[in-house]
Amino acid sequence: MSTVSAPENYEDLIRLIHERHDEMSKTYQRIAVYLTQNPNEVAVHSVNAIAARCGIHASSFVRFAQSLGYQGFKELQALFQKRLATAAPGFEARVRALETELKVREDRSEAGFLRDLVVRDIASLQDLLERISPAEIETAAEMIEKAETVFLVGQLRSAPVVDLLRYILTMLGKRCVLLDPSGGLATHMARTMKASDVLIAVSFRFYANEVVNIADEAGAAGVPLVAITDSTLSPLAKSARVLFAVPEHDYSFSRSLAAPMCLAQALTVAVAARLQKDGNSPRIPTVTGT
Amino acid sequence: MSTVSAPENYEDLIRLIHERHDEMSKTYQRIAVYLTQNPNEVAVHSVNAIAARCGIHASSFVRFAQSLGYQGFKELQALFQKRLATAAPGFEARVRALETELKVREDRSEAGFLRDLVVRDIASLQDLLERISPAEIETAAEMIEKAETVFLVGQLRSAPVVDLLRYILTMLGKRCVLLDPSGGLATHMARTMKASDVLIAVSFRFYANEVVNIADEAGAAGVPLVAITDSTLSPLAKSARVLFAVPEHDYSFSRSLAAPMCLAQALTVAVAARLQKDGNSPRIPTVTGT
DNA sequence: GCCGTTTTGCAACGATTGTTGCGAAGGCCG
DNA sequence: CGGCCTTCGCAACAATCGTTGCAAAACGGC
Repeated sequence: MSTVSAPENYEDLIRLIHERHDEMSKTYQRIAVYLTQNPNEVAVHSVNAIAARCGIHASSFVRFAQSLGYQGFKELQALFQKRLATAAPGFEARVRALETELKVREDRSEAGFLRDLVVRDIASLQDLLERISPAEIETAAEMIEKAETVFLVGQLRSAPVVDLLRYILTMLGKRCVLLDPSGGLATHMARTMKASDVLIAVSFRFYANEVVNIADEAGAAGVPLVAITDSTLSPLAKSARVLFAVPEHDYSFSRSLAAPMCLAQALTVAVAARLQKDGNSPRIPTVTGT
Repeated sequence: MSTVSAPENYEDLIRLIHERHDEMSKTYQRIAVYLTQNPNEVAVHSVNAIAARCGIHASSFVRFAQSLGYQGFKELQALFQKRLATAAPGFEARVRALETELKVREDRSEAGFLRDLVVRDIASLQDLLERISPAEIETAAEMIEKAETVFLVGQLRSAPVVDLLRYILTMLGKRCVLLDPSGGLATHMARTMKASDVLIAVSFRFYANEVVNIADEAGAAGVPLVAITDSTLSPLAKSARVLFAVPEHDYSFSRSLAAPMCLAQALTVAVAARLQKDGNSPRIPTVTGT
């Protein structure tokens, strides 16, 4: 390691970390990511605390700092601390804004849509928490766990939700079949469902015909149905064994998917817990992203 | 000193210090002034360092804290640290704050995973708000608006995000091509991209090879790239014209998609606003769900 | 599949930090 | 002016923290 380096300010340090990132070892890369992503935590806590939080030994942090030209981790940490103390002029104001609990501000047009969307999504999530009972999740999870095959339907705006469900459930070792409209076979594939399977249908206004039909047929055929929709008055309601009515909040032209996505994850976590408890699944409990 | 006090958050502490200020001894008053006027320094440095800077012995600081009901100075300092951690990019502390804020009952096992997931998602969203600047969104939106065709890549866990993007952008009248791995043609289709198009790549650890390769090739071929990923250290970073680094936070085996999904929506809203302003799109501005 | 290299975790060391007992300095009232 | 009480600094203690040497493990090349 060329000891000529050792940046003396935060920005240069971050830049150096980015440069060297690719040629670092796996653990060092994780450290690099943590440092860049949690600069405040780094400034405030001790090496041991930080290391424990990433599941890496403290000594690796020290060596990481040394490989960058510092004498120890303390020296590197000092840069993070100086950054906080010397933070931009807007910083103190932001702190105070948060302290006074003022989440929504006036910068409507300037700060742009993002703030509005975030606020909306948060509201959706809080709403979700109040409307969904753990018992329902447990019931649905049990159905999914016991199912031979999990069938999934959801079109257009609901597609991302079923996509996520399919991904995680598959990783958990459940057999999943996506009733994809693009092949044109969805309805016919749906007719192959049996009572020992389970159907998860996701649909919001205006409820896609195909999804509603599949749900109805499933109900008639005795296939258990878990429905994620927007109202207890939804056309999915009558056939559903478990019905999740998640709140819907519009913003300009699109609706929030935060609540249904979160609910979907909650479902998968519940299923995973059951699988693990029953020792049914020898699969890795850690699903990795992409 | 009534030991019934000992505030548990920064604001209450400052309030208490102000209340007691007048009846304090001279040195304690100087301490009080320093603490309230240099909260950042207090959070970062050691007692000795702080004490030295005011010309007061460290033990006085300890006793000061004890007179307020704490066991030692460390305990008081922790409040200053939490304040910094919750003020700026800092996820962990925010989760802790939210957990107590969202009136967490004992129902750990009962209320189940849902509450934890909601808390995590909300924290992710708040984090998102602080990390993404409106300017970046505008830049990306402009790229998307001007693009002849929008190409989309994202696999596994990222698939829901690109799914959503494809859906809304298509509804807005943009021509979208999804580089879907299931056909096996993704890489080859990617080679048909031109500089007048735009590529939106979504990928998180561990970055799928195919996505990274496509992004790299696009960068080399001069195709503008908008990347949604988890770190500025991501392999997508070097080719990206706009890079959205949204934080990633684990919960048991799955990571939150709340932030990327919200960001995706924000992007589409920004694009929609541009299309409408320029009168480029005669399409209905109201996308309906399903 | 083996061996040399790198990488990583563990344990012990030294250094630093936070805390406390004690005594001196300073202020207040008699 | 003197005695008592509060207040403060010093120095020693215990705990924690950062660092490093060493050995095991993982990795890569042959």
